[in-house]
Amino acid sequence: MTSSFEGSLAEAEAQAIAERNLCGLVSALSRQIEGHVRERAAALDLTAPQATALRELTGPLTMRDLADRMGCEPSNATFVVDRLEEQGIVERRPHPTDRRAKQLVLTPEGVELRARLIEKLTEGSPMAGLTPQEQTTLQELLQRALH
Amino acid sequence: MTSSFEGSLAEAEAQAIAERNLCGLVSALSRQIEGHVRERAAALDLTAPQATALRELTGPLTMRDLADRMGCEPSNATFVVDRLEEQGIVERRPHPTDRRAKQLVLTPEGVELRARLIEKLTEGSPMAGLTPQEQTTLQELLQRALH
DNA sequence: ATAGAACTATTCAAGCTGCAAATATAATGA
DNA sequence: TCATTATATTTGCAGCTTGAATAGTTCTAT
Repeated sequence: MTSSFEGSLAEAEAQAIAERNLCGLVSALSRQIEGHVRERAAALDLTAPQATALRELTGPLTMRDLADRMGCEPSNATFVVDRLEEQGIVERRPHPTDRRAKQLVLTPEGVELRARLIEKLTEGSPMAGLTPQEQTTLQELLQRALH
Repeated sequence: MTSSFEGSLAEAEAQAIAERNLCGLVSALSRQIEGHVRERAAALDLTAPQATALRELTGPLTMRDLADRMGCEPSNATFVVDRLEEQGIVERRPHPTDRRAKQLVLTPEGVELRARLIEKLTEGSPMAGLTPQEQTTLQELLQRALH
């Protein structure tokens, strides 16, 4: 015999398992995406975080802007930009109106490297298995799940 | 005037942006999930990876099994289990049939801590904003996107 | 039986990440 | 104005992660 307490407990447990499956899938897919970036970036002698930063460097950005786009802490952006700057890919300039901030600008080498990176990242996407319709659905669901 | 080189570059850029939206959403959601785990685990003096490992330690596992479940390299599992063992949460025992392998077993403290962890992780899930129907759809899409 | 291939776990080096503290600058309000 | 508060960046620290190298063990095909 099953009490209503046990019934709802089993229900909650099943719900928890479903939840974990879903979170686990998101994490697994995220790892797969990062693996894809890592692989493509390695061909250009970049690490995955460096490639992510370079990808986001469309126009002049502050460190904070870059951190926001990368989804990481500003201190982390400092670390990654240090490496990119050592490689002559990006330059830290004083911000024209805010003396606290830096303005990140790609060097000519950086512009050229970024073009090659975008090309590499575009070919053979991790989402290739989904139709455009499915991609749209997935995008909507993910956006709703995000806060 | 626009050269064909610049034209295809802009095309690749547009394609990359669409891709990034989807991949970026997956990554952002994954970070949100990890943040949720980190927050709940901190209340039990555990880091997020330690909590993930403890969550997966249902029955006796080998290091390899745990690494697979955590979605990380075995060397990483070694690192995390070292910490859990130092805290008296898990024990490494010789595997009964394979002398290469270790058998991970929770201590009584580990069993108790794991129960509290599961409880904390279950309440207030990151996926709360989605209906069960939507969760099912999302799960199917994620599984299709994985490999 | 045994040599070679494959597997398990570990160590190490290098790099990534978040958090807290410190510094410098900007914005706000009495 | 001037004190307070908020923001931008950096530094130090502790912990995480991967990939290569290593040692011991098991498997497999002779």
